[in-house]
Amino acid sequence: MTDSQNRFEQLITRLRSRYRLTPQRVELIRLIAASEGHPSAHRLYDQIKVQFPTMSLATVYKTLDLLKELGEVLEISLRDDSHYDGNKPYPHPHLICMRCQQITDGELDKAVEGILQEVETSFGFRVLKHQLDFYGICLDCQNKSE
Amino acid sequence: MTDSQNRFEQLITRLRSRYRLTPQRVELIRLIAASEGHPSAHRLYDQIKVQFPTMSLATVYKTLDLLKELGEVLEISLRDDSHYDGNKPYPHPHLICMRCQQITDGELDKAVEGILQEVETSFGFRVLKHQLDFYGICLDCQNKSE
DNA sequence: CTAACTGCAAAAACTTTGCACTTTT
DNA sequence: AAAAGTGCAAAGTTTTTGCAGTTAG
Repeated sequence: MTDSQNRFEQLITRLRSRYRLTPQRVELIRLIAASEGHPSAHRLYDQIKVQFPTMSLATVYKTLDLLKELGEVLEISLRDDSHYDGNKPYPHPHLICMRCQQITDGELDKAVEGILQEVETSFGFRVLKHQLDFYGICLDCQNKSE
Repeated sequence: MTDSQNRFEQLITRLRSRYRLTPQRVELIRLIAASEGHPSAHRLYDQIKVQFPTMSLATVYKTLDLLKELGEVLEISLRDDSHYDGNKPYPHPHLICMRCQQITDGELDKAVEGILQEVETSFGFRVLKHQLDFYGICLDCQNKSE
């Protein structure tokens, strides 16, 4: 069983007890568990419409709100819109390619831990969450432009 | 002469040659040079309206766009709106208090330098800019709630 | 004087809300 | 059957755009 299938089952299980599993909801969960990237609400909407042509953006937002409240989805607020991560629903750095727009995770646990520590000790600031975004050109796009 | 006056003079000097110094523009520059915090477009608008009741939000945005293009203002895109820093117009970390909403600068040059280095070497990602936001409770608010 | 800027109104884009209808359980 | 969810339309926000009128240099 793939990671994405595992995550899907996990999310379904966690919702089942308290919330209704409508087909639209299940499909959104499937997509966000399967997504490697970090889709926007509109992207999810477009994808769900393939199977459920009546799907509305409002429902996408409502479902994402639910998943956010449950702590199962991380919202990444960017300048123009938000993107969502259903696999790592806790703050972590993102590398955002300004050419291909792809958003990838930055695995920088040690460095992030260190900087969080420093914010707490140097400023006495109690950090509850963070958003660390690095904008630039990803390796693929660098190679393509050669 | 205070820092804020210096910055004001600096901005005025840099604009003078190529752009027109309208009273509205001068007042926005004065405010953004004087501001300790990181005002939003709407906050600047409200402040400028005290002296220039006809000021429009459109003009605020146009002037901020100009200053951004010139590299004299840093835009900090948050979930609900953008805030602007006219004193340190280059990327740097921000501590955002979730109680009093104040945004302060995080002086973390060493740590930021290190993490940028790691993004470049570990992922081959060429960083062009970044936005590092830490959300939590500032020292003042922690003390108040005791 | 004229190129640049202002300010109004309209529009664009994202997100939220209200409510009647439908569906899950 | 009842509670919960969907989907439409309307509205709320922030930001952008177009254009006629005004003004700095």
